Amino acid sequence: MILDILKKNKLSVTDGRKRILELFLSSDGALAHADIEKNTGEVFDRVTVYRTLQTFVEKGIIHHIPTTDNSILYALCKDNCEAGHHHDNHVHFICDACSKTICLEDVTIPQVKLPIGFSPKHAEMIVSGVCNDCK
Amino acid sequence: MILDILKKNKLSVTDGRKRILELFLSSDGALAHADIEKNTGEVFDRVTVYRTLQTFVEKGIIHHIPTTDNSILYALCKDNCEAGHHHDNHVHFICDACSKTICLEDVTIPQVKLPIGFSPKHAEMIVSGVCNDCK
DNA sequence: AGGAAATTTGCAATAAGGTTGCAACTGTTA
DNA sequence: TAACAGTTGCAACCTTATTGCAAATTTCCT
Repeated sequence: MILDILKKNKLSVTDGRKRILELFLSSDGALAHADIEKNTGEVFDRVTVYRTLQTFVEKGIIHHIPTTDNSILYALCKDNCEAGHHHDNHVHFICDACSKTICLEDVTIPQVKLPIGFSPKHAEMIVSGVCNDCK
Repeated sequence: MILDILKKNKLSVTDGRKRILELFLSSDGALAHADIEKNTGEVFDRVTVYRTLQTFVEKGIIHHIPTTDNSILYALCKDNCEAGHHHDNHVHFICDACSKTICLEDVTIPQVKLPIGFSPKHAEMIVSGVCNDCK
């Protein structure tokens, strides 16, 4: 599984990449950069974490999720990952209780009618509230 | 106008606050923290800018806009401002050409149907593409 | 208007977050 | 397994953000 993803994207299989991918695969939500560093920082250098995440984003293995504060969230979304390319047209949910961020893969972002002169190309949507675990 | 806003929010009227509010009022889009600092940095201390923006957010004069990178965008939205309280339920548009961020006050965020167990409380939506100036 | 109280500002120091160059090391390929 | 390409760790550095405190400004009250 992990090897498949790396190989499919023509990336060398290294301990760091395996570890970080594993982290994403075993997590049910999005991960903040800080989380990832916390979980790998004792084994890998800060710089390696930065570069690994950057590589994964470039290859389309993970993607950014917009946030209101200045933190960066990354998520690996199962279907995109399987397909090897990104759709990224699903809604993200942030739970106010457990503060996890979850990809709602089945909820697609609705189209909106923009004022005249605006042409849309991409849309992001973040809904916050209470998730099904905390309910 | 500027004084009204400050007084309505029970804030002392200081040069820094006037200047930054003026910046927002005269700008047609959202401002990044860096923009604001660039436009006031020679007159006011960095720290003052941080604290002023923080105060404005707390008072509901300006609000954050989510971004995918780790920059922070602030916007003052006219209707909210006039009303003295935030609705914040409008779509934000980022132009790929001029990279301005614009509040589309007339475009409200549509409701989406979430999976069972999720209860929504707030939603954000960012659409990117080409704006009416660049078209 | 004048002065006390409260708030705000600037400075300095510090912390946190992110980037770069380079040498050493690991993974890949034939 | 040797050679090459790609990756990592280190150190240094830069940018961005936060805190405490004294000085300055604003507000409020008479």
